[in-house]
Amino acid sequence: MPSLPNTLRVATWNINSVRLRIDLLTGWLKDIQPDVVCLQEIKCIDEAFPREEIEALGYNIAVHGQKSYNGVALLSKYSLEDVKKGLDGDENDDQARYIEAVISVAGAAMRVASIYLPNGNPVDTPKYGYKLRFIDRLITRARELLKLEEKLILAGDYNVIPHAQDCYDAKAWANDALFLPTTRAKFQELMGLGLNDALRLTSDEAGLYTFWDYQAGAWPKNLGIRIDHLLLSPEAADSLVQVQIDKHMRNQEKPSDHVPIWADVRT
DNA sequence: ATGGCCAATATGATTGGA
Repeated sequence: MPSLPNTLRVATWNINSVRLRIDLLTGWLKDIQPDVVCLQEIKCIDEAFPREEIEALGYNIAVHGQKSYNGVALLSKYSLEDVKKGLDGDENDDQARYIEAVISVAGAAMRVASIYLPNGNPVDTPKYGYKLRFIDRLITRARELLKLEEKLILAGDYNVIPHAQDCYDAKAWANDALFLPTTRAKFQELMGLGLNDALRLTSDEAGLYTFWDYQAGAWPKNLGIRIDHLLLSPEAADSLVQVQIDKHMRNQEKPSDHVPIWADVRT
């Protein structure tokens, strides 16, 4: 079920080790046929990224890798231009959590970023401050990009539960870095620049999740949260066709704890 | 008894995830 002509299918997926799940990834690529894929938590350096298997399916690749942890990548059926790795604003930040590129399609272009926002737990450690500052740096970048008035998709694992309806039990998450009022306020500040949550442009349903913990039987009990988001500029939002969450991917053998979510956007 | 997992690492215990 590929996208229609003159549309781009843009997906994001926290794959939780691209090497371990390369067969799961290629099978999904063949099935869904996304034009652009934003990967997070690839957990390998650039040289260890399984390029050949993905290039064989017709994708160009841009990687911002890191040993063991983090790491983001962009896959695209079209050429990747103006690749930018990392966010400005903290020269001491050595974590690979951001990669951005322009997707060049005949007669059109779309800018896409793959983002792995810090988790931030425990909240009484420097990790939470790092998360909040990372969102500030993303806000700065988003403000610059929105000025261009282009089709823009900031996609990734935001580690933010935007609203109570995006989680199975708001009380259970009340004191967590993913759901604290301070976290959500900063996420809303980002959205307030003029970004649109693609899923919420198409549905106001509660219980639409993208992550289920490996622990405590979270998946069989459907105790999930929605933390993977596609944020669209007004130009991209105006061209949105549909959004899908590939929930079936959580049922695969050796799944990631996140599932892919994608949007079709007219070029 | 209120838990239960998983990935990477010069690996068999630790760190990080959410």
